[in-house]
Amino acid sequence: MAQISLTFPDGNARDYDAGITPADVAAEISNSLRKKAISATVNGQHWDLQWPIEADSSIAINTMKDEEPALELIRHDLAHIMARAVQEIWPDVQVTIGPVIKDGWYYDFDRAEPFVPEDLALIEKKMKEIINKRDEVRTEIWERHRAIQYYRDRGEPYKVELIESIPGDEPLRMYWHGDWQDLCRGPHLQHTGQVPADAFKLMSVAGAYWRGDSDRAMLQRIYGVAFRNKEDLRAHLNFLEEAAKRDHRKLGREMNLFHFEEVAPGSVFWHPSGWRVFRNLIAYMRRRQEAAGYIEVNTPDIMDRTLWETSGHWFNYMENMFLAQTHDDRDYALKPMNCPGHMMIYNHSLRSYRDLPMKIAEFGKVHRYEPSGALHGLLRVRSFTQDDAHIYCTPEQLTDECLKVNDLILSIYRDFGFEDVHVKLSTRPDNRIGSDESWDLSEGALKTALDRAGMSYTIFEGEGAFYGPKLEYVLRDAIGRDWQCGTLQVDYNLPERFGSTYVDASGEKQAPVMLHRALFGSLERFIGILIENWEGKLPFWLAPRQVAVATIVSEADDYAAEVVAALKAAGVQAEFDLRNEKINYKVREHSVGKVPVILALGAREVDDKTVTVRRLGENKTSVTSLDEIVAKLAKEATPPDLL
RNA sequence: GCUGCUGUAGCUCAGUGGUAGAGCGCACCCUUGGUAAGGGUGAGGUCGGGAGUUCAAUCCUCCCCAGCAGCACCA
Repeated sequence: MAQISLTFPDGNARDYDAGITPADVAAEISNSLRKKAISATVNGQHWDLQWPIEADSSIAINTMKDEEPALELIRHDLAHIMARAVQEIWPDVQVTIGPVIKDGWYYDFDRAEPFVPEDLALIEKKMKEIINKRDEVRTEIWERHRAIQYYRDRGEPYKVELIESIPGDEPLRMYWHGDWQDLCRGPHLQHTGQVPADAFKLMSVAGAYWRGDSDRAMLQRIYGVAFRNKEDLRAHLNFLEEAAKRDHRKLGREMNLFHFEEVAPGSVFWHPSGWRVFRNLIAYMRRRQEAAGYIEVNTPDIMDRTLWETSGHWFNYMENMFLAQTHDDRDYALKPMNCPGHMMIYNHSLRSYRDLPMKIAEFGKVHRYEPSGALHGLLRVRSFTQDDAHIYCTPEQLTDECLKVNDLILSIYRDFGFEDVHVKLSTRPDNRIGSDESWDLSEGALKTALDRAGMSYTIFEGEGAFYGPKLEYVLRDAIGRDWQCGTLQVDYNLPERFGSTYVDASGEKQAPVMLHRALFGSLERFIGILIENWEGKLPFWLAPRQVAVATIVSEADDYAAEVVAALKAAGVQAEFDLRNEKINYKVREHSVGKVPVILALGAREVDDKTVTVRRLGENKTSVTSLDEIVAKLAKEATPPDLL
């Protein structure tokens, strides 16, 4: 028998018969390792203990201490165990696929009856029984026709389709958890008892399309989460609770920022406090853009069909557009994007190369008819305000301008406390306009700019806008969630469609290149993200209500007016609370409202011309003079770009 | 848009085939109280909209609208 050499993590190598399995290797090392082993890593590849090794390799035996393989196996085996449990309870259910995802797994089933939440407990119980049985996991390689026949006989058409769609002719791997069989790449654990029975939980059931295709059947998906031990599971459930506490829809109500109405689904009614945050953001961005050489304009919300035909939206974006009816016979549309309006401004004058780059900005409100199921608080709405700008430049200036936008975005995110930013580059989609050459140039410019800025990025093939490729800036919030905000897109097409030109140094007309960019993206969404990131406790300079001056006794009313006036004169949002309520009550109410500073005034403060300061989230107070606190809060109220 | 669930007072939610309840909030009264809910009284509801079944519908059925979770889509 041929010999092969296996090299262990410590560098030692040993010879074995070819075809030896990691299970045998582990058993030879020690009996306890044989029992503890969950899988192997062979030449960097995750390897089932049952799979033979035929050539010289590096090998490491994995146990539950090895986090990555352990979680992968636990979750993957649970997917199979759940599918088995479901079929044991309801034999008529058809199984489809069940992959591992972040924090857990899901499995998609086809069943006439919908699963109800109470079913989850039933399934969980059955799963625990299967785990306790410590059923052996085994694997075989089958010829494809045998596998197809097997699933045909069992009445599992989804599996048949799955196998038929696997390219090539290579045989397929089958796995058994006890008697229950599934088509699977593996690897898996040794037996079901290796899955920690107390570290998983079925979370929810929801619809999902077969193969992610909205034209195909709707299946029922059951989600589960799983970890190596129950402490990790508990930590994860705590994280979910923490995230729910930050829900901007709940905080928006508690802080009285905005609301929605049935008559305008997906459109925000901003209350005074919410609108103040909105105004703070616009004021900030306006200063930053003016400093960066942008000029601000404003363009119409409703424009004629012919404009949208020229821009391509009428044919490429119709599904998402609101049309406006009038008594005349013209077709109008509400703008879903600001670019065509800016084209009209650019084209209104003859432009010189000396005017370029020309940066036209607008806080434009756009309307998009989003699918009803997509709407989600402020994060996904049907009308929203973009901090939009279009940069017209020469092809030579393109990369430099991309870099400048990149720098500006990162600098602005830092001002809002977002340091962890990564970039997605989306390339040409199937549904697109423009030549392949112009797409080559656009995609190249974005890549070059990213490389020169030293940014790491992920490429998403075919996900660009119909007129050009795009960069999307994704920032990570305080509890590790990712949010997409800013975007930067290169566009050779719109200038061409609108016949835009500039006169070059030799008097010839040339076509400019255009950049679309938005840094907050949508003001609405950005505010939603800020609320969730800060759990409503916005930085002082952004907070809509900055100081509540609360009296303890009515003798302090006049002094409270004086304090509020002094704060307002210093540019601080102060309000008084003279109500006939106890200070406990006032503190509670303003804390729930996320007011960052409460100044309490009683007889002592009136006499001494002081205030007692209580900061949101702290339960200790401090006494300072009125002058001192006014100066201090005035400084805190200053936006970061003005410090 | 698709699957499932939900819609009762401003908010959070009970409840019933015979036209409704709690807590909070709101108004008024008492209370002037030192850092997360002081006490009392009272006013609020076409029970999401429309049709049907029924002697009778907030409750049962159907259609629509909106919201929630996931999918699909996306800033």
